[in-house]
Amino acid sequence: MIDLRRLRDEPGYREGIERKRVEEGLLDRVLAADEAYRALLNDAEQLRARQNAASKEIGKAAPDDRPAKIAAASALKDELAAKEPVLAEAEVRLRELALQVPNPAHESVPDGGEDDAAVVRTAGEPGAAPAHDHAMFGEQIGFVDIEHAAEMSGSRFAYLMREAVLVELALVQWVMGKLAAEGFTPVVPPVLVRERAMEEAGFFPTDRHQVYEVDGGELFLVGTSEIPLSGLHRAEILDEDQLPLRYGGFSTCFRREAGTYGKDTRGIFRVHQFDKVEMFSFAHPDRSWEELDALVALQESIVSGLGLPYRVVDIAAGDLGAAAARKYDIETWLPSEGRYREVTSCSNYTDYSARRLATRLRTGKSTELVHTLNGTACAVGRTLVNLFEHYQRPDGSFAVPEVLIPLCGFDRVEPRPP
RNA sequence: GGAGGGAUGACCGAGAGGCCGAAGGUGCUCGCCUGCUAAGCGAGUAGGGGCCGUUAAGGCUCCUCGAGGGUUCAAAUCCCUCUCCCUCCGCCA
Repeated sequence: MIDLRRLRDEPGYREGIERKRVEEGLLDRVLAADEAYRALLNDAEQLRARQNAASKEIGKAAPDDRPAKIAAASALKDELAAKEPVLAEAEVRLRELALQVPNPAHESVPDGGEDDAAVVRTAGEPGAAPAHDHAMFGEQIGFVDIEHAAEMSGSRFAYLMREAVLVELALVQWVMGKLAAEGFTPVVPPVLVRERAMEEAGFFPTDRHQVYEVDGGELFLVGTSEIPLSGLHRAEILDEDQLPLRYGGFSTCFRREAGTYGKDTRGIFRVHQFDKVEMFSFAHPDRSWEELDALVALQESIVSGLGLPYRVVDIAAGDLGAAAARKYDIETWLPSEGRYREVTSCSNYTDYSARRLATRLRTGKSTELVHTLNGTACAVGRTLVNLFEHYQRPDGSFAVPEVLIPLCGFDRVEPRPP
């Protein structure tokens, strides 16, 4: 949810929204609805003030005066009753329109859409394609079974098996350890949430079609632990000096992947269910851009710790989505495809989602909305895809990344006989 | 799944139709005082919206006592629905 006051007062705020390519005329309709609502609000409030005053007098009045005063208050009540539905309607209309407005892009974000992300930096050497792509390798060595998963659950599901499971556990533990060292509180959150949680986190109504519904629509499977993590300080006022409050959530994530038919059909690159360690930070509004840099730095240390060549890209305004004011993706070099593919994402939502969550901080004698940020620490599926390609050996074996060896307890996995 | 009890400000806790956005306490902030500490004394201390005001200090006003509806001139207080928490019984990884 955006700040309506800033929309009408600050030209720069409006420009940031327009750079996200919003529907023509939407902002003007929002402003008109806002103005209409405020006019009606003032009207109704004045009347309500008179009615309140009239009521109060009745309590103090002598018994003889009461009937007349009650009649007067009654009349005001009727008048108010006529105006209230109109006001309520205007409020609903304003809200519906306002919810469609995205968070303004930060001024330094590049213009454009999907293809206009700016490469911020590149690290590591892109290598040549391995003997097998991740999907074939995963199957051959017995780490991934897609065939039986398809029978059980349909396409885009997988059994992760054998040593790959231990590698996942090692990965998660290694990443969690890194986060804990940076002050993140480890969390295993609920993955089933109510509709309200989806709305407040900003996923509904826009992304509803991407989400699995459970229990007759009472509960929804989260596509990322960002959702339950964001609610950890719902309707709270935090102390300035406890920020940033950082959480590292580990959970399974569920995504319908609607509209991706035929895309990334190999292996476990894009599946309906995967595990992920997610970072979430409640930051001081004056320091959220530093926090974004800190989260990205952590992501880089994870990717580079695994020895993966990568680059950091600054997502263009038109591709940011509704909530992010700025977003960096880390893309790793996927040799079989000969290109960089997204493994992590990191966004500053500024106050956009905090406004709906009502998560604030105390600043002196008043309060302010916090800024929320979130970023992938480790999407296990995609990370394994990368490891399958970069750590397969010509003899068909798999070498465990250095940092994971102590946590796995083995350093290589032999190929399986055909 | 069955039977009860409850939800009030940062926290504890009163309040049972008008004088209640809310007693009292704890905590916190500021000031005073005792050579330090503890104690003591005084003052302050909910959030959100709108309007006025120099984007100030401040003022006016509306809303909020778990959420949403209702009754009433008037609701923290009465009625209905929902959510959550607790106790007991059953079941259970």
